[in-house]
Amino acid sequence: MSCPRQAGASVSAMKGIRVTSVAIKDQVEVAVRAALTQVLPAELADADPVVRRSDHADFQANGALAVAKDVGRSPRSIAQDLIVGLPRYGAEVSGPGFVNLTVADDVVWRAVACRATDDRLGVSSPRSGERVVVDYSAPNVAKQMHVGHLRSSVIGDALVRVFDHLGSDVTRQNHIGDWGTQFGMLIRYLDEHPEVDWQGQGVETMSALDSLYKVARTEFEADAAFADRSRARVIALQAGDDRTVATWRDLVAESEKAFEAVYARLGILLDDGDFDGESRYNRSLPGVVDELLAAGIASESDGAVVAFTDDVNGPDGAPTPLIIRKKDGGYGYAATDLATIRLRVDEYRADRILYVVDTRQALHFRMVFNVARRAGWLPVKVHAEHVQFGTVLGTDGRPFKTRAGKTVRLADLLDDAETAVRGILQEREHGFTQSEVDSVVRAAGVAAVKYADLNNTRTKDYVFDVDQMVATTGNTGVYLQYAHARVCSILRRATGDSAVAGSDAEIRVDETLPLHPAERALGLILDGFEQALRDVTDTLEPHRLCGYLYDLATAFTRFYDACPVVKAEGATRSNRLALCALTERTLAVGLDLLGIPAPERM
RNA sequence: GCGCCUGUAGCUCAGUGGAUAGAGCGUCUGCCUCCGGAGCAGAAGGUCGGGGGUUCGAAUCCCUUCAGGCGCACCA
Repeated sequence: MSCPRQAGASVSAMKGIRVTSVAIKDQVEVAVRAALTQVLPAELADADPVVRRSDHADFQANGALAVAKDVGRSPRSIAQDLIVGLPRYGAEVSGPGFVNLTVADDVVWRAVACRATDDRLGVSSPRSGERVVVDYSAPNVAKQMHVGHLRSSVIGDALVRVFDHLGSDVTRQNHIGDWGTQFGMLIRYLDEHPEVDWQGQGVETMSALDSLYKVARTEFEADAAFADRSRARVIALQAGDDRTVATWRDLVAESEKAFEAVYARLGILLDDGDFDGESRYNRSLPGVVDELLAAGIASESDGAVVAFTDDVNGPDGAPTPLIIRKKDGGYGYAATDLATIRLRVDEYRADRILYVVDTRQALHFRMVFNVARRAGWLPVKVHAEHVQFGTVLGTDGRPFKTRAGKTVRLADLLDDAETAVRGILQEREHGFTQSEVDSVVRAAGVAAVKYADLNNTRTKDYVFDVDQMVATTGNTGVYLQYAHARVCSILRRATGDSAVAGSDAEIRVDETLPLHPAERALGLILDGFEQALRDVTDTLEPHRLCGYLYDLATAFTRFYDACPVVKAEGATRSNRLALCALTERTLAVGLDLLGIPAPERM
């Protein structure tokens, strides 16, 4: 058996990057491109063959239609000539000049065999050599993670995983809010109320801190003297006063512990090595201001240091400034955002910086990137992108809040999803022990919440509807987990193994066997895995991968409905087992790249 | 006022120049001697917000208009 990747078949992909590919679609594209050069005059020979999946055949090539005008011939006659050069693809002209292409059965089987026996399922590393910094999650010290942190954490993590899988060198950065005037207030309050016991209470620590914050805030607003004492504490903190800094460190450490617990539960990769708090940039902020002033990019206005950007105006028609230093001398977050860009470009050597942040900050990032470009901190070859996402809404269509109008904690969201999953599980027959039930509930709860978030166009708002997201039918994370568990069940039955993952069940594919239509459909979808991952990095839309996995799961259910596996015999059986094994791994890897676990039983 | 995002089946949403616009939920009809029915096969349901334009071809690109959401000086 010869696999295209081992054989080194090379096709040119987008933007002139050379890649090797197992993908049937790439092979077809190479063939059509070659046929086109035979048909077209030399100056048009590199025309795009426009190869797409088709409802009328395995693929269709629309290139003849696209170039007809330039060649001065009818698209049909070009297509007629084109099919002469494509004898292996059962090429037929259809309609105004479409060329329908059918792949030979052995080509599909070979692709299945190559992927099933490859550690990476035939997925190449087209992004190797690229350095990507992803800024996401960004909770605030002394406050609990809430629904507002969900999308950034979940989307950012999925992007990190997919970029990494395609070969990018990814740096995760969790830009936590660990600095600012609110800490003076909080520290002062703790000073004055030594009786308050908040540390070392596990999950309760954060809720204790959260309410402390609110009490302190109330006092800050009501009591001018306390406000003054708090401001003194801010100055002490900035000056590095030992006792103040010690309390601040405690606050940060306890908060980070709590964040990590949430990440562990949600299956987010972020850990203690990824914290990149605002405090880290504190010392470089005066330099940011000085350089911008010296360069004439920033100027003083109403006592603040600001920079203006063309085309950004307020309601009164006056230009809107980016506020870099406030008139009280404090720094706005524009200053830290600018400082992070310098670090990420100069030290991390980023080629691409992704900010996974709420869509409401679009204007802010537009101005920050603009200023950074003008200051020379963000070279043109470095791409900085605001990966914006919409708001999580409640079932009333308003931004998601509790009935009392308070923000919803992330932990409560997961609890709700788990409760709903548990309810569904109770209604079904299953032979699970209590601890198995618990583990299924945890996996499915995470899948429900994360998949619901990832599975729609990123920039749109979406409604957080627990009943819909834990549904076991339709395009949900739970359904995909079930489909995966189902494949595992078939593999267990066939091989007699109790476990599926890591089993070395031999993959044997007889490429001479005829393909059942359901096998063909499944094989071709399996072949598109890498393309789905590329779609994610090209569009920064993880829902492309969700859609792919759902298509894969439905193709698989059709396949096993039509094609007996365990009961089949001989080569038919082993070929079908190879399809099952490849489907199992593709679903598991795909879900993992979304940050969703894939249990073998559920 | 300006800017950004969104408008596709009853509902929730895919579809960033190709043939008859697709899924799921819900509704209706079949299929359990069959590897887990959390399934499969089929039916019904659409002026792709409206109007112009570009193109051999537009849900997709451009212009315009309507509707909704969000943002536009010191909170991050």
